[in-house]
Amino acid sequence: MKITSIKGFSDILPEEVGTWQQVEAVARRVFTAYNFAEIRIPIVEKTELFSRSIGETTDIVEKEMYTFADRDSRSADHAEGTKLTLRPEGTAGVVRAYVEAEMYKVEPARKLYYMGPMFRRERPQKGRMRQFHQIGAEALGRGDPFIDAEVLLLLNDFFESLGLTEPTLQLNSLGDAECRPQYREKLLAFLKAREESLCANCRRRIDRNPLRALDCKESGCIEATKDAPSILESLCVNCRDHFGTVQRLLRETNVKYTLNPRMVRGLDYYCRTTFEWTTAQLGSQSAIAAGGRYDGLVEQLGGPAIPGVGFAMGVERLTMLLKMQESAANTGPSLYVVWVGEQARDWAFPLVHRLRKNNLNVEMEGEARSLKSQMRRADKFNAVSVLIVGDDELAKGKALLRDMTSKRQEEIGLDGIEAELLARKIG
RNA sequence: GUGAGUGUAGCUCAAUUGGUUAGAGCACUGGGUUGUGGUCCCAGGGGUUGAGGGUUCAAGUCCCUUCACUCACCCCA
Repeated sequence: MKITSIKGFSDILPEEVGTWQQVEAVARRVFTAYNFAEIRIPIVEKTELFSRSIGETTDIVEKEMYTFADRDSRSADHAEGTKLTLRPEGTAGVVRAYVEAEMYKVEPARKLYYMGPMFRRERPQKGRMRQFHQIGAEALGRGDPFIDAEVLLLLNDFFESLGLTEPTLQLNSLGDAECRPQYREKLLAFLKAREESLCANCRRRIDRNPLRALDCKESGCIEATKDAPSILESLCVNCRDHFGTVQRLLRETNVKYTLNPRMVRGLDYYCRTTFEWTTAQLGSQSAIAAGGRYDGLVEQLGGPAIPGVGFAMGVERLTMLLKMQESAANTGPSLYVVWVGEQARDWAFPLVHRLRKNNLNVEMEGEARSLKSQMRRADKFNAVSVLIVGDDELAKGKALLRDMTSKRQEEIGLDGIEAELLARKIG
């Protein structure tokens, strides 16, 4: 019985790793330009961190977390200890680290980014894995609308740098502690008046999180909430000013967006500006980046009252988009050394080693193959050039160097061949 | 968690109402007058038909069970 990987956990095979590295490299470059610094945090945290920050009634906390009991180190009988969870998202951990290291004491304003695996126990489908990867950023310590716009511009630059022009930005404001409760009451009253036409799911959570009903895809709920009060019309003065500035900055920098007052984020900690980049090309898992402002979160996790705004991107979804528009130009070895006869083989092996030590991508066969066979393989592996060495060449003191694209081939002296090959900067 | 669909060679797929030794293309390996790639020609290797059970003279094909994968709902990055 062969052992397989577990459901929803997949290998990223060498053929696709190039795309991943491209995404990561562009992300690092753009983050650095915006003065974000990388932070690396644990993959496992205490369960309480997530239940407190993400929200007890969210699907993530209610049924999607990988949670287990650690062993109690103080007792010898392996009694159950602290409950731990594989992180389902990155923001909670970053904020925890920010508070734990007391970063705010030196300077509250910190811009951080992270990348790595996250875990949610959902039914896998296209663009949705149980282990998936996010690249995210958090700007802590700033409540001004300019940082909201900065984060949105960063994302916009990132997509442009990757050559992704199709994804579109949806924008909303959820209000703050002053105006959201009022809106909530207004919406709740509206929903209660037509509760019987809502789906079971929405009725269940109408008191805990009435905003979700706006987001529901059930036709009954869509119909019932058609004339529901809009959050954007219920914002308090401060929130309206804040959101107005964010939009002005986007217009002035030519970032296209559409307002979506029904967009509700899945995590409880969001307030004010929220946003989501979606694509039509990935089926039903269409969000490739999403985030927003979370002004109460730092305090909620035991820190001082410090605002924050951030986002996360789904790397699997990004790489899927890239692969759809790319004709992968995979480059093979710079030099493929073809040998005929054992003498030539033993001469070539140390040469290959010395070239590799000089960072040249070089390949050669170990087993005897015909010249034709080796040439076929050099072609298959996409070698840029081929060095042919046989007993004849050894006797003459000259090898053949063939350029695989121009098909030109020339003799090259064996004396000082290593320096000669390196000087030519093959590949 | 719910629903639908699909499992035959590394990949994409064939195989008559159940009927000989399960085929093809691509890929792979070798060869095409002694040592030159992509095109072409020839040959070869590769399968417990996802797994287990049942019906039958006979199962890739019918029935049951099970597993895996896929997509959608849900949820979300």
